[in-house]
Amino acid sequence: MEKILDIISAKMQQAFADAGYDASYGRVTVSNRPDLCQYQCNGALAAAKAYKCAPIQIANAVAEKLDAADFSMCEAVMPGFINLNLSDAFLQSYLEGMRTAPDFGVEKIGAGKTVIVDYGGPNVAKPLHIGHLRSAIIGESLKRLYKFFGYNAIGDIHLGDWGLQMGLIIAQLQERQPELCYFDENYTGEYPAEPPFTIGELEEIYPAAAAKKKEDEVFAEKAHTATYELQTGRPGYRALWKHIMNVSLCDMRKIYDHLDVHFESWLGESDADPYIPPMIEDLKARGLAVQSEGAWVIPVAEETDKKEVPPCILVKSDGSAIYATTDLATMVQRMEDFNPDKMFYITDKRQALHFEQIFRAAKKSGIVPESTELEHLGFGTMNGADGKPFKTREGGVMRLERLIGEMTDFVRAKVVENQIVAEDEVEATTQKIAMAALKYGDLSNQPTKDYVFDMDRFAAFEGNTGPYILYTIVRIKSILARYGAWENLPIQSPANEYAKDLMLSITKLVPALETALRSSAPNLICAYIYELAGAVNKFYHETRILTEEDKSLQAGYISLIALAKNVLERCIDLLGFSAPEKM
RNA sequence: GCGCCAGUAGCUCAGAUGGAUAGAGCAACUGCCUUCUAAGCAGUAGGUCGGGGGUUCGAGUCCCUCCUGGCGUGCCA
Repeated sequence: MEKILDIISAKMQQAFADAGYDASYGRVTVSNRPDLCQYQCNGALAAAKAYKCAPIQIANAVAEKLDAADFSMCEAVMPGFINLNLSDAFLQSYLEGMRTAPDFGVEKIGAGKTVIVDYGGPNVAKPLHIGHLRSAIIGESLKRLYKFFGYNAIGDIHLGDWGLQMGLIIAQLQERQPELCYFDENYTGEYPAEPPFTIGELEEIYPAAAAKKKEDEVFAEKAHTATYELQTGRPGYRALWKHIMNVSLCDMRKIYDHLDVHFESWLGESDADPYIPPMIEDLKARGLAVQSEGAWVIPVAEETDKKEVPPCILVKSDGSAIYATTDLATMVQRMEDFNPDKMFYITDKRQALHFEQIFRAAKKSGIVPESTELEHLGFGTMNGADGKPFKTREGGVMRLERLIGEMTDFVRAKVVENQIVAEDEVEATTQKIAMAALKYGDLSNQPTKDYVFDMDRFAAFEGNTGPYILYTIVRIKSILARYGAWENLPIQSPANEYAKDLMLSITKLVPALETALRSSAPNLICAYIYELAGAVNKFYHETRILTEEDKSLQAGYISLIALAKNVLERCIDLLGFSAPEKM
């Protein structure tokens, strides 16, 4: 479906041309003065300079050329704005088009294109903590948005399962249980099927090892050696690694499921391992990789750089692979498997330089062709109410499970207190509201900025919150359930000002989603549905629907709120949560 | 040192290609539930958009400079 702004802009551009001015001045925007008009064109102001005359003169001339039948109002006002209102008939037919078209008439601009969304990025053997929350939530939302626009979007969790951290765990295990067969180089039997540790033990081992590495050089050396040996295929270490993976992933899947975050692909750094040797060999052969300070690197500095860009390190001095190596090899793998049009990485913004480096290396080496876009969305830190990185009251890192648990407890108390849902529905309702509070609280902020996560504020959910959106949807659902069959009622001409405002809000859906996609900003979806929910609640407040005696008028109300509900539900699905029937 | 990002109401945040009177929510105060869920709606109050220059008919938005904070800056991820 053609967008309203495009339709009006075309008319406006024609009017500019008819009046003897360049058509390009005829761009129309949504009004920033809704009290005056719905749409506006500021082109006359810009044109005034080029044509050396008063802007109002141009505005008047253009307004005269516009076909008054298309608008309920079109006028030129000082100093040279052209203000427009849509006619009711236009609004009605446009919304009816949205109602009947698949996905509200959105143009599937991603049809036939593949995008790989790399998000999540948890490290194996480390508990998920709040640092993983943003990547999961933002990544899931953007992936869903890509799918909505028709892209073949593949979410890849990209596990951290191959770096020094694995060597640290192996080294630490060896210190504790040197008698295990995994450490015996002469062992030739089958390795046990049962892991030699529990998830609880595993989670405790890594921090202990990381701390030890800092103060114990001998241990650090052992960890580096273990990393190297794991990567070069030492059987005992590979067997141990599999145990670590199994135990850790089992736990990890539970939490991502709970968050309603789903990955199409559960590959990790280790899966790129087979691609590393040929890639390095090729890069060396072509002279792209050079030796520097004992390591093999790809220089990626460019003359236009304002800062010093260090080379991309391919092989460390000790011969093992590093982050950049596996990331590049993963690109090789993805090009082979999917030949994607885009690879999109969602990580902490502190990794910005790393991605700049590997993107340059990938393009320079031809690992990724020019036609494949590479984008890194670096999100900001989640801070506590004190403005510093979020911690537990005890000062430790907050585990994701605990964060979700605390939010859920808070919401459950509210649900029980309100007594609107039956006892056996309390839990399911609580889960939905808690997810909405958590995700909307995060996604309503610009992803690139740091933000303050204030549990009390999010859980209070008054005002601009996820639960407010859910509540709005639930109110509509309640009416629709009492009304009966509503699915095929056509949209009618706006019955009052509140209906008209609501209709105007609905027309802004597709532009809002397109901007969100283009700028990788789910917060724009939040801003949109907050406005839409406000319009719904005003309409709801001012209009008695179920008691309306004029059945035809009532049917119009119903079809309008039903469309609003469908839009809202579709949007929250893009944000990664859903609404209950009651709350 | 150099680089990147940020600074908007007491607090948390919006402000697309420069446009008309800088917007919400929370907190404060005031109204509205015998009528579709008050997790709602309506209203009051709260601002030299970090400071200072500049470009422009017009700057929160663009340029310069300074201040403050965060982050990054070759073998962690």
